[in-house]
Amino acid sequence: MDVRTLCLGALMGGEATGYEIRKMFEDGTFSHFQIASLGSIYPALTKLTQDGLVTFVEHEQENRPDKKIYQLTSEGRRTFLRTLLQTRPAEDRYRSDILFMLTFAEEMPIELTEALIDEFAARHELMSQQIDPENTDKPAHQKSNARDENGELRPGCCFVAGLGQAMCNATLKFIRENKQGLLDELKARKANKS
Amino acid sequence: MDVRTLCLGALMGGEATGYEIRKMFEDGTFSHFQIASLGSIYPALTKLTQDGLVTFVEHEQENRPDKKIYQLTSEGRRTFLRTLLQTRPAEDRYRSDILFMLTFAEEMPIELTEALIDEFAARHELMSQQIDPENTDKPAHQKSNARDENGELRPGCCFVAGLGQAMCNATLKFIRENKQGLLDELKARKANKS
DNA sequence: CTATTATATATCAATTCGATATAGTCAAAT
DNA sequence: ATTTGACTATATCGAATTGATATATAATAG
Repeated sequence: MDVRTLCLGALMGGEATGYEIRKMFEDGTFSHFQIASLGSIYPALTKLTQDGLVTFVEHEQENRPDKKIYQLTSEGRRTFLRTLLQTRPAEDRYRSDILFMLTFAEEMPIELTEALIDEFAARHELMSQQIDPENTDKPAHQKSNARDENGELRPGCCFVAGLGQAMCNATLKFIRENKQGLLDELKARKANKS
Repeated sequence: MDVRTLCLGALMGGEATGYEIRKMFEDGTFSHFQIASLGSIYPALTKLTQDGLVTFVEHEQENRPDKKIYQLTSEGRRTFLRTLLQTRPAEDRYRSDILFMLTFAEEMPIELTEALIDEFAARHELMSQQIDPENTDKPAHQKSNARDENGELRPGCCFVAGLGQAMCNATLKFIRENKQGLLDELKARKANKS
């Protein structure tokens, strides 16, 4: 799925600026399973405008750069729905420098191994909070695609959020149960060698 | 982490061809948490050769294209270990078209929703098998970085593989427990609307 | 008998990332 | 008192990466 399609999907929940779309992928509804950078979102919105799939209204702001608030056209909405029906989803891909590095735990000082595991856990703890669509700690201004017009949580979003949280919890549980064992084994190996 | 570093890491487990390195990321040891395509691996190996971090021996083969078997130089080994100590790991990123699409479950036919969930489950089932470093179903020729010179499973790899499997299992469990509930709710909503 | 899969390298256009520029507000730490 | 860093907001661009394609052959499956 290219960034253009992702932008259309982001706008299915209502109007938004390019900056807000990025936030949906950075912190918001889509944060744990899709990514898109500003450097790809802005050109995508420009292209979509040219193709008539979105329109924007420029809002002048005092003492601030202008805001362009984008919105789907009916053509854009149709295109997105058609894409949903026709696209074969690409393979999932998970990319983690930390896990890659941990693979080489034997070659690093034990403190680094422990620090990497702790950071991995901390990131997942944070993610678990961000995922929760019912979490009210989040700043109120944040756009959420998780609710429909009536303010009800959309079932698809609920399911996906629940899945994300289950993955986070499994990760955290595994670390709680296996971190010390790994560190002990690494220590034993080091002692053996010398 | 750029592809050059990933290649150095892949070669820490011993010599390999570019094709074999890709397999480590596609099917093998690193498959569930890193990716690299051939289009990036070959140029990376060329660059690493120029920089003196790897060397290769060309093996002529009958009726087959020549093989270039790459190997770390001591300089390459040192560089990789230094990188391990110095690199701040980038944020993890998980990318899933299926989860993105499922977010819009309300907008699609229920059969598609179900098919997407089933495919998601099937992929994770497969992944779970691929991850297991003790799985002996795998073709014997496949390079595995998971074992050291003595044929013992390396603790870092074990930990990372276990974590991957825990994530897969959590995913599969969540689907078993929540798939029907989602489908039922979607059906109820559709009935309500019409 | 044909299609697909696997081994193996290589190239390249299109896409995407990541960093940077611009520009102003606001809060917090020095 | 002021500088540093974080947040809102758009835009651009070089560099990295993907994904597709080309080349060549063997083996396996349908």
